Amino acid sequence: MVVDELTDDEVNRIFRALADATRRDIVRRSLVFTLSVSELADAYDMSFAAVQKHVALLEEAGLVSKEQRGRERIVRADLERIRRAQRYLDHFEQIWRSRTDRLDALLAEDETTSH
Amino acid sequence: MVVDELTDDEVNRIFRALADATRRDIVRRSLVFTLSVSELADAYDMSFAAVQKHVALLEEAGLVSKEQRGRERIVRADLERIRRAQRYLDHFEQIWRSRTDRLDALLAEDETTSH
DNA sequence: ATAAAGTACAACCAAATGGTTGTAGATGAG
DNA sequence: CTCATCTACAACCATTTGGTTGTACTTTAT
Repeated sequence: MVVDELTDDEVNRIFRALADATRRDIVRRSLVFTLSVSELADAYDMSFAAVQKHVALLEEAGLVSKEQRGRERIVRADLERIRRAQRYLDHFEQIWRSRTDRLDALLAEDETTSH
Repeated sequence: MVVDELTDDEVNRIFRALADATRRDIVRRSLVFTLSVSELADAYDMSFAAVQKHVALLEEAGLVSKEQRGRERIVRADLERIRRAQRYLDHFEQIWRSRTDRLDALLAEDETTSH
């Protein structure tokens, strides 16, 4: 059984990490290519340290992991974490459905009680 | 035809807005109930103005809209916007798939060329 | 053995966040 | 009309964010 519960804090970090275009691009690139932090950094018009910080944020959110290979750190995106975020959003859909279901039940009840 | 394109800035705002537990709770509540800003504010241990700001952020993200009713503003969650965010995340899945598809194609090519 | 490459990390800064209080404008109730 | 309610908005403050530069450590290359 897979425990599919994310704490509020984890959800915060995931969405926070996704709320930046550079970080989303880093995720995309590392989904497709095998890239080190400095190779990633080359793609953006900002300092290495800035990109490093973005990767760190993604890592704290669990959207990315780093693997040492020689003197490089290879960044790997974790697609499963993205799927989790997606499934988390299902939650809202379910809440909405259960609300309308209850309304439906209420209406149905009205009908039965009214005749 | 529905143009389903979100700008980087819109995506930023949507995920930023979702990256806070209070705001996610506001979305949940306003999905289920018909609530004014002050009714929402009663649910949280913070000032009215603070909740007002959260609602404003959600509104800027398009996750919520306000409708005037007398002196109250009724907050309504927009489920469609949440679905959009979900579909946006599909994007990553597709990128990953197309990457492995390309790898598969490469491997298939290798097989045909190797015998 | 050096030098260069890749990374980590600290210190710093401007801007944005998440909260507060206070004031003022609409609107509904008595 | 007057008062209470609901909201808007500004000013303020502490913390976080997103960037910078600089220094130091590890690993590879010459």
